[in-house]
Amino acid sequence: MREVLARVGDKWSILIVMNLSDGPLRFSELQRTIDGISQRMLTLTLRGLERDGFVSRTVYPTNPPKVEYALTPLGDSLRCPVNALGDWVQKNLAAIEESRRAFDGEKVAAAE
Amino acid sequence: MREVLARVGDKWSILIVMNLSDGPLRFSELQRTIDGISQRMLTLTLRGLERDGFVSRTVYPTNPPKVEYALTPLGDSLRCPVNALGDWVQKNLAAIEESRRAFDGEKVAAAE
DNA sequence: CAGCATCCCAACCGATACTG
DNA sequence: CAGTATCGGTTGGGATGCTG
Repeated sequence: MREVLARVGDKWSILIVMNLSDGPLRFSELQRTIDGISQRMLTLTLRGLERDGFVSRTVYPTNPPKVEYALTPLGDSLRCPVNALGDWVQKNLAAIEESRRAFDGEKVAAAE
Repeated sequence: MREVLARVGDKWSILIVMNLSDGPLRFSELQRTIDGISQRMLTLTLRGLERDGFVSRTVYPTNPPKVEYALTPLGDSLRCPVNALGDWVQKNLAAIEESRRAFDGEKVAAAE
C-alpha cells in the first residue's frame, strides 16, 4: 500500500501519466514534453510505471528504433482520482500559500 | 503546485491526515498509531502540515505538557480527494501486485 | 510529554559518457 | 533513437542525547 502510494505520489509519475492521457508518446517526445526530467529519471520512472502495470511499452523494430508508451486501462483509471486531487490543489492553492506566508511570518516575528 | 503535491503525496503526511480524521490526537498517540514513524519525521511532517494550514496545534500548559493536533477545515476537505485515491489503491492493489510479479518474473527469465 | 540538535549513513538524482 | 553504466553531490531520515 505504501509502495503504491509512493509510486502514485511521485512527482514524475504523475506528470508522465498526465502527459500520456491524450495518447501514446515516444520516449523522446515525453522527454521534450515534461521539461526538467533527466533521461535517467524518465527511464527509471517509466520502468516503475510499467512494472506496476500503469503504462505499456511497445517497441517498433524499425531503424531508427521507435518505442511508444501508452496508458493501460489501469493507468487510465488512475487519472480520475489523481485529477480529483489536482483539482483540489488548484482550488485551495491560494489558501495554502497564504497559510505558509502567515506561518513563516510568525517565525520571523518570534525570532526577533 | 509541485510543492503542494510533494506535501500531499508525502507518505507520512497522508497517514497523519488519515489518522486525524477521527478526531484530535496527541503527539505520542500519533507516534504510537502510525507505526514506523520516527520522532523526528513526526515532528517535521506535523510542522509542514501546520505550515500549510492542514492541521492545528494546540498546547495545553499543564504538567506534564499536552499537545493536541487536529485537522483544520482545509485539512478536512483534503480527506475527500485523498480518500478517493486510497480507495482506488485498495481496489487495484491486487492487479498492481500481480503486474509486479509478472514483470519481475520476466526479468528473471530473461536473465537466465 | 513534546521536541530540538547533532551525527551519520543510505538512497536519490542529475550529469556525463558509452552502446545497440 | 532509446536506452545502460558510472560517478558524485545533495538530500532524507534514523539513532541518540538533551531541554522545558
